[in-house]
Amino acid sequence: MQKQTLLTKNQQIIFDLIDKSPEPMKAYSILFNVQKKGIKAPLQVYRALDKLVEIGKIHKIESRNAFIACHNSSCQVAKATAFSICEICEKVTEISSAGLSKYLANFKDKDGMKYSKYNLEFFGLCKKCR
Amino acid sequence: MQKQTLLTKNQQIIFDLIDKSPEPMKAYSILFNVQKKGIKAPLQVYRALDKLVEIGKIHKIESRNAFIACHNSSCQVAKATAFSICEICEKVTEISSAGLSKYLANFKDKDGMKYSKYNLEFFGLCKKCR
DNA sequence: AATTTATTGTTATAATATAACATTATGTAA
DNA sequence: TTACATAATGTTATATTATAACAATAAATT
Repeated sequence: MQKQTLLTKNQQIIFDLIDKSPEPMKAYSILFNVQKKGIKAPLQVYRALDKLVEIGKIHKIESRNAFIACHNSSCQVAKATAFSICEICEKVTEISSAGLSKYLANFKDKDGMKYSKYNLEFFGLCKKCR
Repeated sequence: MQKQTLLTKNQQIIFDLIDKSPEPMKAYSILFNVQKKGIKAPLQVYRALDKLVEIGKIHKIESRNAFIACHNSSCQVAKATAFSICEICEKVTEISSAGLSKYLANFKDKDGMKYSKYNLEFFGLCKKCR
């Protein structure tokens, strides 16, 4: 079996929903929204989410237990993600900054260790909420 | 009432436990460990954890739903945290790098927005696991 | 066609976290 | 020092997030 490029039915349904959403979606909210399409159980949602995260089509916002579609072609490979999160309206924006990703990918810890995989969440107030 | 500097009984019990632990601790593992000291309910644990996070004595490792004691005096104010996480043994190390924190505190997104609050988690293999 | 691998469906349950309410302790101010 | 306000605690119940285990189906590989 060659590496999956097309999404399966459940993955496609769930990706479409997340991709259309203006805000991060939580697993059980996703479940509620896809029940009419025949996806009835939490596990069906979590399995699709796991796969979509793995192939880089969506990202998990760890501090919110929620998922957003990737809008940055380079993360498909990198698993190196950065977001800004508004602490009032909870708006989440994926940050695509060559400078930032370069800095973080080249960062060395005290042992001289580098990390190609990371997740960064910035917190503050968005334009509207300031 | 002046700003709390000393920990309350429950906070102290739970902080001591986390501080002694060589690895991040999860809430229900904490609960199990402090039941002999009279802390019987999840909520008692979560309340102490919330407060300890708020005052910067511990940090939550978001990707693991676990808590570690702070070993970096500057985060008490900053809420600007960075960790490395070993994907095999799950060892977590808090990163204290003046360069990194300066870079992130000065980072500006596309709207020119700066963030004093952030959480960064690096993933890779620790020395032992490589 | 046989084999392997990925995906799906389903039920049950585990793990993580908060709501709501009553009580007790502690700090502040009249 | 009594009243008031605020913070912390105790308790029961419940909400939310996530996975285990097993059976069945579908798709790619040989």
